[in-house]
Amino acid sequence: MASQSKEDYIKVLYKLEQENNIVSNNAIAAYLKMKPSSVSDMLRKLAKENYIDYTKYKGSKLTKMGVSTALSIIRKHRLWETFLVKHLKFNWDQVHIIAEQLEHIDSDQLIDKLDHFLDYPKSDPHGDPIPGKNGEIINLGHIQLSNLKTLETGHIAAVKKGTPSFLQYMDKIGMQLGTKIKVIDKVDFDQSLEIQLNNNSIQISNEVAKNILIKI
Amino acid sequence: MASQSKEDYIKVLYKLEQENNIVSNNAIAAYLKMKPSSVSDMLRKLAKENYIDYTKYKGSKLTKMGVSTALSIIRKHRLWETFLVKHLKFNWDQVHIIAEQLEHIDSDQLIDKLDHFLDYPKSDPHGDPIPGKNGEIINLGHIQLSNLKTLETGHIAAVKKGTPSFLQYMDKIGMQLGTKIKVIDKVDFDQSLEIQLNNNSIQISNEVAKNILIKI
DNA sequence: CTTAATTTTTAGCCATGTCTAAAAATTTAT
DNA sequence: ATAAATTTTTAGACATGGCTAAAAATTAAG
Repeated sequence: MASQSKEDYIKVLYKLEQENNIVSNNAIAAYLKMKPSSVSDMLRKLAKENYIDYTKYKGSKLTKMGVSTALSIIRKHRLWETFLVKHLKFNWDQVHIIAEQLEHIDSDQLIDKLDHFLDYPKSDPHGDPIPGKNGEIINLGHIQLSNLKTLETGHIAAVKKGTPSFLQYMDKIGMQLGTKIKVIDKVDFDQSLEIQLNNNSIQISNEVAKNILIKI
Repeated sequence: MASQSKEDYIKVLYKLEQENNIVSNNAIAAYLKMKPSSVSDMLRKLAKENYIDYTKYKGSKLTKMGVSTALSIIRKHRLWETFLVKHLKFNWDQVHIIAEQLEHIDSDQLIDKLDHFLDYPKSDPHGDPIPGKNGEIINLGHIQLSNLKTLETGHIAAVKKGTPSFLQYMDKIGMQLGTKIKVIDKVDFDQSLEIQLNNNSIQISNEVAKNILIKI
């Protein structure tokens, strides 16, 4: 088992690889709020333990083993978030920090039983898919709300970056997972949208629309 | 918040104080499987942070703050054990190790909500009392089975030292929390007992009888 | 294509929490 | 009451995972 600290790096590596096949030390440092020198040190260790392929001055990329480690951490994180919201009645904007601690608990049996208890959920409270035991990850076919055409409808399926403040904003304007949305108009000038939800018509910025994922 | 390591020391201090008002470094070292020198170092730190009163060469004792820290860790440990057995369907001999990890998760809100979810349990799967939010601990009036008189009856209420192997032994002979027991005979020679449970009569050693706590 | 800016690495320091080996204090036994 | 045994402390080492400051490599700009 990798240390808590190493698990944090592996998780960030996975996240940043989604956007940028090869990940720079600087990006990791910024994300983890650490100094690049610390990142440099740690990457050398992760490379030695075969979690990443690392070329000095070039960047790093998770190995097969690194990816499967990352997926197992993400699986734990999302299962715990599901437990916290569904059973302990946390709001969806409160669970991330707690799940960041719980995800490091080391017991396969615990996760198996938690998964069973939760009845094998496929996605977490923010709509993100929960990787399976063997790392299988289901593509849920989500598209950004900003990509819907005028008059198209869909349902809110997930949130791209579920920061507490964004989730609180969603609560305020009445957006939940599952809420039906229709695009009434798209404003050319700033790409903001007029949408219909819960029988109201509201305006949202393009910024917001890009962060909401829709299932048609 | 104290580090994980410090929390482990505080927990052991609390445990050993039950038997021995003032706790020797050696006892701690033996319990934690560490060297006395390491214990010595750590106790100096705990004393500086006011968790213990520590007199060199004499031993240590938790301060008020130390006791309340210990009780909060024990509370978390026992609530998690309850969750693991009641909801995740772990057997009672499997939960200790996992709870030792979970007890270090730091979130008061999490514990409040877990407590609520579990419906405010008063004791854990081994019959040990669960300290309240403010450290109140209920005396459940348990006595050792070995102290029952011949022909007295009672119900199994708790296990004194719930090691996995002892709990497995109890499972094997059909002892659970709540099981009714009648003392049929006490053998003078070795203080072993003949007891009736589940309509069988069986023999148990004094060693075993001392480890089972009864509610009359 | 050479200089400037940026990124990455190295070198050396620090805190935490463990260890071994040896010294010091305390307790037990004769 | 002294010697022997035991317990505790100290001193110094090491691994982990951070940091700062400065050097080296890479990338961007003129």
